[in-house]
Amino acid sequence: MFTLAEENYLKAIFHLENDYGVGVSTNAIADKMDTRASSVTDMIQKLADKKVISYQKYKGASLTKKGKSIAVNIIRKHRLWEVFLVEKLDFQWDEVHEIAEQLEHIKSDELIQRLDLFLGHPDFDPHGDPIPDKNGYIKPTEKKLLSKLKKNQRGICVGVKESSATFLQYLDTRKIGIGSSITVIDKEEFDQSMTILVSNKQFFITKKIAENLYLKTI
Amino acid sequence: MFTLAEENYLKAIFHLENDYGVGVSTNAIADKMDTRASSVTDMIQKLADKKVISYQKYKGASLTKKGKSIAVNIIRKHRLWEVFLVEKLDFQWDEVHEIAEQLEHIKSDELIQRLDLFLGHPDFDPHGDPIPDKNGYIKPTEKKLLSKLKKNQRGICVGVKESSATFLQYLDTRKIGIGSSITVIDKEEFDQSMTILVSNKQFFITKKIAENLYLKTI
DNA sequence: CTTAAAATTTAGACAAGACTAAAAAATAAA
DNA sequence: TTTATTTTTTAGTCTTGTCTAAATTTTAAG
Repeated sequence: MFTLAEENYLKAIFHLENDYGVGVSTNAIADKMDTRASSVTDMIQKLADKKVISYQKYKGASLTKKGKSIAVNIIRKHRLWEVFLVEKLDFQWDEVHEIAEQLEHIKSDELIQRLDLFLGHPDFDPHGDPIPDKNGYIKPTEKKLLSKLKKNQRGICVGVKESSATFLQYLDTRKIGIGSSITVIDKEEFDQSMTILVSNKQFFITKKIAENLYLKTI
Repeated sequence: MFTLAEENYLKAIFHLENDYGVGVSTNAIADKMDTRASSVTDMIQKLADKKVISYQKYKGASLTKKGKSIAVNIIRKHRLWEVFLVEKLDFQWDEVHEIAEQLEHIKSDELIQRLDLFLGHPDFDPHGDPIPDKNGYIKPTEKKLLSKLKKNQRGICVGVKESSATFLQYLDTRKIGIGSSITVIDKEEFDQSMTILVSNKQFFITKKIAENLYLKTI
C-alpha cells in the first residue's frame, strides 16, 4: 500500500513525464510538489526501492509499469470525482480541483467501480481531460493548443491545460467553456497574442491564455 | 485544523462519552483505537493543549464544547457518506463503514452541504443512526434495546448498536433490517436469550444479539 | 492500613516526511 | 580545459504519531 505522500509523488511524476518526456528531474518534481529538492531525493529513493520508479543518481526518475498503473488509477479517481462534483452536486468547474485532490486518495476499488457506473462511465472530466478506464487505458484524443492555430482557423474547445480556479474563472467571464466554438480572427506575430471570436463576441487574448486551451479543429 | 489522527481520537472520545458517560479513561480510548495507552496519553495531552478536550492527569478526558462540535461534524460526514453509498451507489449496509471512515475526513464544508442537499437531507444513516444537522444538533429519538423488552412486547427495528459487517450479515440472513417488526415470543430468564418473531418466522437469538438491536416499541 | 494489582504517565526510541546547510556531481561558460 | 554555476545528493535536525519499558499513581484486596 502507498501513503498519501507517495501517491502524490507518483502522480506528479506521471504528469511531468507526460508533459515533458521521460526522465523527470529532481527540481522539476520539487517545483511541482512545492517542496525542496532534498525531500524529493529522499522520496524518489524510497519509491525506487519499492520498484515504482526507476532512478539513477543525478539522472532523474521515471515511472515503472507498476508506478504508472498506480498513478493512472489515482488520476482516474480524481477525474471521476470531479465529474461527480459537477454533475451531481452542481459545483462549478473551477471549484472541484482541491476537493478531488482529497477524494482521489480514498482506497476502495469497489467504490470507484460503482461511482463510474453511477456517473454513466464518463469519458471526460469537467475540464475536458480524458478519464482512464479500469485498466488504465487512456483514449488518445486529437486535440491542439489554441496557440498552434493560424489566422482564420477554427475549432471547438475540448479542454483546458491549466485548471486553476483563476484561469477557469477568466474563461467563465468570457463565456468560454468546453464545447465553445473559437475562431482566430487575428494573430500577432510579435507576441503571439490573438483576437478570437467566441459566440459572436471578439476577445483579445495573450499567448499564455492560448497555450492553455485545447481545441479540436474542424 | 486537525490531523487525521486527532480527528479519530475526538470521534472515539465522543462515542465513548456517549456510551458510558463523561470522563473517558486512557485505556478505554486505547482499546477503541486499537493503540497503546502511552500513545493515548501523548495525544490527549496534545488535544488538551488545543482546548478540544479537558484533561487532568490520571482522571480521564472529556470533550470541550469545541471538541464536541468537531467530533459531531465528523460523525455527520460519516453518516451522510454512508447514505450516499447505500442510496446512490447501491452498496449493502454492511459494506459502507470502512469507506465512510475514509470519506469522513474530507475537508470541505461546501461539499457536505451539497451532499446533504443531494441526498434530500436524510435524518438517519443506513444503520438507523441519526445524522446531526449542520449545527451539530442530533434529534433525540426514543429507541430501546431489544434486550430490554419483555415477553410478548413488540417493536419496529430502528437501528443497530454495533455495525460490524459480521453482525449486519447475521441480520441479513434472518431478513432483519431497519423497519422490521419484531415480537418477543419468549425470553429465557437464565441467559437472557430470546425467541423472536420476524416476518412470520421464529428465531432464537442470544443476549448479545438482543443488546445490539434498537427498537421503537409500539 | 498496608500491600498487590491495575491504570496511567514518563522516558527514550523509531519511521515517515519534511527542512537547512553543506558537499558532490553535472553542466555551462570563459 | 579549467572555472563558475546549477543541480542533486548527503548529513543532520525536526515534528507527528507510534512503540516498549520503566516509573508513578490510583484502586482494590487482604
